Amino acid sequence: MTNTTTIKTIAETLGISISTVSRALQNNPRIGIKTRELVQKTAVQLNYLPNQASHLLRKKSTRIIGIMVPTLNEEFFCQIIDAVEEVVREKGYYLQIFQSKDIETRQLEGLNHFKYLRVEGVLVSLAAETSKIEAVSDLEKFGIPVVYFDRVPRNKMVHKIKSNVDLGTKEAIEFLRGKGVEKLAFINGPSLLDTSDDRLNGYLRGVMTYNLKTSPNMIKSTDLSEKSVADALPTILNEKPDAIFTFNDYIALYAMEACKKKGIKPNKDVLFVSYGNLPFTKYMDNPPMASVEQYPEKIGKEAANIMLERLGEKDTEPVQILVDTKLIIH
Amino acid sequence: MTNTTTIKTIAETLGISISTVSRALQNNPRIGIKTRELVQKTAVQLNYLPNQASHLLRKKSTRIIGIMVPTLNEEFFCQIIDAVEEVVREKGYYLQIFQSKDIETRQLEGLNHFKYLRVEGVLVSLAAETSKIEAVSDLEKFGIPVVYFDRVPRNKMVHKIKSNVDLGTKEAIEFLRGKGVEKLAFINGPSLLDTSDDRLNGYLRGVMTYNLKTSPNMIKSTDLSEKSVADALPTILNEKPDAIFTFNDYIALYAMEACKKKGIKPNKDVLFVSYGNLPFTKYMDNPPMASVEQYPEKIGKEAANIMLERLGEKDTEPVQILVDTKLIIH
DNA sequence: CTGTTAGCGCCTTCAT
DNA sequence: ATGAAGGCGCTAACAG
Repeated sequence: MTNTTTIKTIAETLGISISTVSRALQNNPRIGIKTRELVQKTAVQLNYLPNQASHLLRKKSTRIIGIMVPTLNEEFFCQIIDAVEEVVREKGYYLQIFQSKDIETRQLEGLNHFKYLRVEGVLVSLAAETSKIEAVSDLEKFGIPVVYFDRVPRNKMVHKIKSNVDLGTKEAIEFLRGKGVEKLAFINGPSLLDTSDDRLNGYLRGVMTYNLKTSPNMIKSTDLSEKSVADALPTILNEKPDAIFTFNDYIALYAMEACKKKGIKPNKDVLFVSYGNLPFTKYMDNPPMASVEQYPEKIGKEAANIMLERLGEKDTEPVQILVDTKLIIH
Repeated sequence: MTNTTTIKTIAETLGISISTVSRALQNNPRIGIKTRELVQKTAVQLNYLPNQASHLLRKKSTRIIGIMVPTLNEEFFCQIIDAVEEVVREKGYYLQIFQSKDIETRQLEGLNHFKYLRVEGVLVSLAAETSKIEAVSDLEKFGIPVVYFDRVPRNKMVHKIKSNVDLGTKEAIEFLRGKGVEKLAFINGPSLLDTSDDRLNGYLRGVMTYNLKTSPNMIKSTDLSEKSVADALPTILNEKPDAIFTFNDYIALYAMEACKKKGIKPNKDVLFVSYGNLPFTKYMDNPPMASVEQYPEKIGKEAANIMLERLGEKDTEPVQILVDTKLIIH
């Protein structure tokens, strides 16, 4: 480090004590206005940079919140990050972003880094692969509050925010029914995800309510990759469904692509409906016919607010917040 | 903070000195294997967490690299981040990500935060709004090496990596010519951006080389927003161009959308070609006809390598690296 | 093999 | 209004 200006440097060049410098830098009124200004001017001249390490060592607060997302390559998570940042920056917090890439070891590494950095709280959307949720909840043992969002753990009394997909799912199935759909397939995400459960349950409920036809071969789990979707598709198409409901827009696009390759026209031979309503689908000529909007900004905002609350108070009761969804027809 | 275990706590509960604990924790061979294991076991039991502040105060190295991007909502930058992370994590560095949202004050705030965090280096893709590049280059005064990527400053002897769009641009224009295009319009990014210059120069060169028709009304700058594109379009369309070349895929999509609203069929009445070749265009039925691939992973990798190099040596000569581009026909 | 000691840069009583 | 001194948690000589 070329720069080694400390308050001591300033004190020496000015021939005053370091405590005076320290106070002057903090605009402490007990310091004469002249010395105060002199000190501050000198600080700038010498490229003085407060040392967060020593500062932290005394004051304990880093004002950093860690946020763990599966990936930055999905607009959904970027929008959540934006919303969270918006809320916390007002309170003077910064975000440390980490992507798990859905790999448990990476997630763990990130959490350790968060601990080491002494982040004051952690927002987590679990890696699809997560087997031991304890690795995450352990943060609480270190006094670091954890708030889960979107990919939240099942059956756990923790603070979590996720979509209430029920309404959107219902609307989606009604929409399809209106289009004359009788046989409805479903391509889901990994069965480890709580959000996969929610979607599947809604799907099954809708199928029963409206007496739609389905079969085990029409319900497939995937790991969200394009390949796993392409692999699952033939079995589904064999059953000749009228429509396919998918875990998210990406899955729908993958499936639609695979259909095209087989000479099957998406949204004509087979209708598509999905979750997510990603912004770029707006610019597509043939996007999924409709998509369940999850309002990521709202999820991010809620998550951030709960985190700020937890940062303030000691023991807040675990809250589970559900953000309503709505079908958007394209 | 619930957790207040320090090496001192461990030392006291074990009745040994803190330096023994410190060494044991570092796997120092000078400590007996038995005490070493005992210490480590106790550390886990007490939820000991090394304090990075005090550690940093002594060791000086944070192993954090700051990366400033305009936005996370563009896949292009996410891909660069991924590549950078890939390279630096191997050397034990972590990334502190910050988005400027193309706002200069936010960019400045982020840089200050980087400084305060004592990041060891900063990778920057400038905010479109940037007027005073000094605010960025000043980091060097603090001994923090800066490497620019993609949105790099003009006329500056600094370390920078950007696309060499010339080849791709040439190919794009040849492609359009092959389609019978004679009149070619151009929707550019903000004129402050170096990358806008490059594109414009390539366009003008191509227009001259192949004797295409253009006019001032067919060349428009935008601030990359959908609105500014929509605003620029009528003037351009008035000139009845055969094709429109755009700064990036987003701009093309915005323009195509605006065309549709006017009853003009994109890629039929007016052809579109752009830069970026964003992954999701693959799933569109009617994307820009072709797009200049910029290989963001390569840009990220190069940027990361230069940063690592600068982190190692003292004074490296400013290097300007150009990453080749290539037209991808959709 | 283990303990003692002196800081890293800063803030903060307690004096003056 | 200013200075002196102690300590935050940890590491690294320097002693045993």
